[in-house]
Amino acid sequence: MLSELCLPLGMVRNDVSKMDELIKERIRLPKGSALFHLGDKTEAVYGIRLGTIKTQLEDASGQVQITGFLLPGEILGMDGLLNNTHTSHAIALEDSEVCVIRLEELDRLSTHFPVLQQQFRRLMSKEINRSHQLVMSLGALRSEQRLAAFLLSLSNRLSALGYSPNEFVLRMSREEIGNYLGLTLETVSRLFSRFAREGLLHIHQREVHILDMQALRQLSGSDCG
Amino acid sequence: MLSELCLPLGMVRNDVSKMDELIKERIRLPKGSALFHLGDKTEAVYGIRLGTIKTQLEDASGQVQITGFLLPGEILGMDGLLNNTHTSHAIALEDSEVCVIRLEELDRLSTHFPVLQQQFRRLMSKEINRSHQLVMSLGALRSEQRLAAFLLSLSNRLSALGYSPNEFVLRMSREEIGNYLGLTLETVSRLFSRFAREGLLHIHQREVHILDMQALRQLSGSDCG
DNA sequence: CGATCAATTGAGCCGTCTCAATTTGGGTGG
DNA sequence: CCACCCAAATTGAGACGGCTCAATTGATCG
Repeated sequence: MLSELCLPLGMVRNDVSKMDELIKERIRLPKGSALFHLGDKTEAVYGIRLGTIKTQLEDASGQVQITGFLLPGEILGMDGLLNNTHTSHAIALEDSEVCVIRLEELDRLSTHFPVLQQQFRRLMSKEINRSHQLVMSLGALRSEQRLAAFLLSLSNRLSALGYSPNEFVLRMSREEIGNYLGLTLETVSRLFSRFAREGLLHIHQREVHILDMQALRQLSGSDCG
Repeated sequence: MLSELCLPLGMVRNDVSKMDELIKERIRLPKGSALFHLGDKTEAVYGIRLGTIKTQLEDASGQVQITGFLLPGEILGMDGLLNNTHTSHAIALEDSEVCVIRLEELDRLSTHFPVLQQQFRRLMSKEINRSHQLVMSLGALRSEQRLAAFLLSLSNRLSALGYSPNEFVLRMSREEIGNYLGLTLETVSRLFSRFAREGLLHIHQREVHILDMQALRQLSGSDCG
């Protein structure tokens, strides 16, 4: 059952039982601590069991770009499989816990259970799609649409984890949201205020209550129109 | 040797010889034709042998976002591995040719040659990193930096293929570049004109001559400073 | 209960977009 | 071969969205 949180996609019971071999190790991450840094050797990928973790790139000039806010059941570290070196930082936004999927274990087990590698391919494809969606958001949407889409994505994913889709707590600051969405923290703050003024949601600090999900969807552009 | 163009990353001779089994089929793509469309069933991924192919997302409202311009040796279609359904369109920008890597073949051979799946993981990781770089460009760079980074990326990849890093022909329109970089075609055109005025490059329609690569690098922000 | 950091809000500026006119180039048919 | 046509690219003027800088308020945590 723990495995389900770490490789949750359509696993067959039979396989899951074998999978426990794969995941022996867990790591607790206090808020603010790093799971890995840019340049670290990649010996494993990680499935989030608990908490929220951000991943961010950093270029030669120190410029930072957040590429994801990952929730329980999601995988991180796959950007490091190209050269066995992580190309991003992974930092816990709250006290978190991950399970460790060692690559050599993955390879060893994959030869016995071919379904495992197909499973893993799907997880990597999911990350590609996630990133492409972010590109779409950054490249094609205006600020209000980006924030609406961001909130809807969070809502959907939290809902899938059994939490309320309408009420949740943002684990990241305005600055982090802004960085992720290619906006300034002031713009994010103003947009929250405006959404609240227009009756789309209530927001108090990091507590969000979505009042009009349909209007958010229309705004985000995911609806036809 | 053909295989090298399709799975070019650090393959051992021994494996390559077995790989020819994997790549039996080729597809010729006239300029403007699609290799696959959003919603198509994914039964293969494709390695470009010749030409240039763009991949683009399209949302419910018809909004399009180009996520990549792929050159020979690069792989496309990996966004479809999540649900065996393509999530993007792939369209040839010039007469092109791809080799077909069938997934069932890949799975069959992977069980006999474990190195193959590691190889494939690397290719998927490369796509993740490529997309993350684009996110960084869209989220953190200003227009001139985006275009500079775009030109440098093209130059580097063409150079790796044996072409001149300083002189090349853009296979995409201003509008396509703009869409890819989150800018309008007018902004792209103005930037080219400005770069030319400042002596960074010559541009005549789609022919580019880079005159000051170092200045472009500094501009793109990939240099420290 | 201060100290500090996060968030809000305002004013003004700058970069990019929009809308429009013009030029250039390539392709086609007379 | 030239004339025409259409698509692509260039360039300009003006509007607007998001950024910058700055001040203020509101949380959180020793």
